[in-house]
Amino acid sequence: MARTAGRSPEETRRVLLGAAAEVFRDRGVSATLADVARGAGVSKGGLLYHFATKDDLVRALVQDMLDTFRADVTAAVDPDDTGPGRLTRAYVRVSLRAHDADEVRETAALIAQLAAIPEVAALAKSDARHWAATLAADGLPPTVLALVVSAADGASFAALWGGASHTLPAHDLERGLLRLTRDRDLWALLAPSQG
Amino acid sequence: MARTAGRSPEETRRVLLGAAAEVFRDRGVSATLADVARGAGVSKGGLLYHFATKDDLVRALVQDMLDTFRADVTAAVDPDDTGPGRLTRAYVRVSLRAHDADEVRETAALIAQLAAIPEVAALAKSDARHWAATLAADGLPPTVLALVVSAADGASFAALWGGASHTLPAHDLERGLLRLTRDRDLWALLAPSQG
DNA sequence: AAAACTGTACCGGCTGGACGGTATAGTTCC
DNA sequence: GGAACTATACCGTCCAGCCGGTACAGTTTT
Repeated sequence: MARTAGRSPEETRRVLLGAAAEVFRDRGVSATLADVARGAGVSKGGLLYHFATKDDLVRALVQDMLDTFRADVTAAVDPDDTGPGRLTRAYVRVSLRAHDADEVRETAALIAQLAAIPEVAALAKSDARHWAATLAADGLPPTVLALVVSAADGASFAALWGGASHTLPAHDLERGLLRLTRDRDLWALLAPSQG
Repeated sequence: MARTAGRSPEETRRVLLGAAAEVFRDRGVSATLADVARGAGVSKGGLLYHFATKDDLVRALVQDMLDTFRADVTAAVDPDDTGPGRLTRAYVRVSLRAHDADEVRETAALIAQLAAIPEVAALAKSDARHWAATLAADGLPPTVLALVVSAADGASFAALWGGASHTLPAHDLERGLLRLTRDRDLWALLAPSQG
């Protein structure tokens, strides 16, 4: 009974975060520390060794999810894609791909649940601001950008309560959004100056 | 100590739901029944007379919000608008108008928080399915519909953590979305058969 | 018409259990 | 030897739900 067979502290931390994500997603944030610990195959004491407080755990979890999403998007940027909107396209791809993979769905559900915790809300808000600034520099017209990003966000969130809320396959929606980021005829038709 | 001066039970129920919405929005679902009761100017016992259980209260609240949103959309349908997409346009208007008015924002925050409660998730899911079916019969091409509705949902949700996540004013986004529901040139450019 | 009764709408104190956190003693790996 | 745990016991707090009452509005009885 000690350091669980050859697992590094860093690994344990990650296992704990993973278990927290799963347990909180399934049973809500009100789930017990004991539950999380059990889910990770770690004792409650062990959990509290790594995260001194439940708030600590929650904060770390949210930060980790935010970071993971950002890293995913950065990694999803197509190196051959040099036109305006390349980051936005990566954002769309990750959002809708993850939507299928139940990945950002967890993030969404959790962040939403946790938005009530002021400190967590602050984290998310600062992250959102950062995204807004980054995406604004991506070369798309503001209307197009807002439309595409809102739709990507909305599609991710739909999974939260709808499952398959709209009957259109995510893949088709993704194609439509990507086309919106590329087709300048569409941009023109959406420009505010238009009728 | 009796029936609070001239207030009907129905009124009390509504006051309680209103207080629950406010308190849960501000302090999360983990807020106390006593807090909700205090917010409504009712004793905890009185609250529990109307809603036998905290889950009961939550369920009733979510259902009420869902119903309210649906009623708002129905009421927002423009009688002079007879073209395809008229319901979708009402949906967009309510979503983004409420987004300004912090109205659907509450709904979103709450439903999101409550999505972890299976029974509530079921309510929301069934509601989402109903919306999908209703909107599908609105006469818009599937891709356009999915894009517009996703964007409207996403914009509502953005308020959850971002506040003003994208710098575009909601009004401009609304105009873009409404144009998308009307302009057949845009439909053509977004049609799946296209490049 | 007044007394007796009944049901509804509430009040507010209480409690039992759950949960976060602490403490401590022991164990195993680096 | 110290970091990284396990296991267990315990404490204090907080809160949902229960319960015994109370006040009023009707309804029925006399």
